[in-house]
Amino acid sequence: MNNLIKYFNQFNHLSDEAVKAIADISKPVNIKKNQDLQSIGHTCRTIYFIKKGVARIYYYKDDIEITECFAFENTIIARVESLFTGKPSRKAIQMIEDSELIGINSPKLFELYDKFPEIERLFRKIFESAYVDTVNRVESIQFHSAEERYNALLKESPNVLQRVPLKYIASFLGITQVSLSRIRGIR
Amino acid sequence: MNNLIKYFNQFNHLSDEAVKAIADISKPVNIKKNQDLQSIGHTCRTIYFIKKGVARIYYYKDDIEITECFAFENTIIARVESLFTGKPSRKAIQMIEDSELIGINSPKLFELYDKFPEIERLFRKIFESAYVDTVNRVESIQFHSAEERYNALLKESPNVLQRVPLKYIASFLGITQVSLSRIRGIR
DNA sequence: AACAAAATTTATCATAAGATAAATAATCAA
DNA sequence: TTGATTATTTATCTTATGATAAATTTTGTT
Repeated sequence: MNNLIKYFNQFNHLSDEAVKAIADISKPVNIKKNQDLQSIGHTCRTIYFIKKGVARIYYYKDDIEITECFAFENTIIARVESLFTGKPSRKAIQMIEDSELIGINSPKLFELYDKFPEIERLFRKIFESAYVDTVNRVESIQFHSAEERYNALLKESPNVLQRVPLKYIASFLGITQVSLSRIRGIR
Repeated sequence: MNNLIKYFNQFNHLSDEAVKAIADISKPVNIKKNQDLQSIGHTCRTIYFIKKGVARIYYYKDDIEITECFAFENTIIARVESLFTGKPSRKAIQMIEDSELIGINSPKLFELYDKFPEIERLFRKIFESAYVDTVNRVESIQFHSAEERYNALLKESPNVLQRVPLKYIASFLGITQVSLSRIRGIR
């Protein structure tokens, strides 16, 4: 739980009791490379913290698989459009490497919000931050070329190429694998 | 304040004291058509509820003005990437029509969170919902054609064409005004 | 109403990315 | 290690959208 607490403290310091309460509704999850952590059609009831490994969220658009995002060590991942609405998700979470995670039961977490306003505040801040990232992502997709987005991704996650197949990177960037290959070929 | 309270109640019911506390840090704002409500370079310290009128958030990319989003009556609008980070915003909010708003002082609002967990919860839910909308927007921009996005906008906001100039709609859709005109011309 | 300014459309040409197919390279499993 | 599978690149042709310019329509102001 150590890194998880460190992660939490970046957003909001928690009392020992609050940490204990979260620990009580959390459990370790280990997943093999290329396995789905959560599947399409399933309602998100777990927020995962990645201790080790790389995750991606993906879905299908017209039978084509699209990668929505990646998540690396020491961050959390969840399909928020299901987590916050309670609706089944059209998306899945897959681990790209053998991974170790901590799963936090979200219905129980949301119950803790009543007793621990500091926990509610923590997750408010975590998701506000993720919201800001997503607002910035809209701008990036809409007004930067595929090549600019590729270079920005490399800058932001220099090891993404070592850890993530190009076909996933391509759809994350909003282009086909062939186009990505072309962009990469230029230099 | 009536419609504002109705809006709040969609997310979280507030006690009378909480409503009063918010009222105490709110004030009416009237803005003429085409005037900026908040300007570029200014840190967002107000969350606005739109009683009457249409707002848009815009910014410049390479000297070209880009509309990030629109907001209509009975919703709130704020430049969240500044509101949540405290950094000056590269974006502005402009009212497209003569408008009446309620401005809620956000530093004071955030102070209320300590005394009124119900207010913190309210805004947590409001922004969680906005976050989900933005996640869906990413998908829409990335994997639907400009024409699909135009039709989706018309479906979602049927009166947008009556109230918003096409040049703003074009950059919101991520295309030039000329391209939008071409798309519209097809039918 | 009449003019000026702004918004929208139309036209032409250029370009980034898509679709498809095929070649090559890398990875995995027996 | 070898063959099979999967990932990546290369090539060709097509298409949606961009850039620019000009025409037309709408809006705003005196």
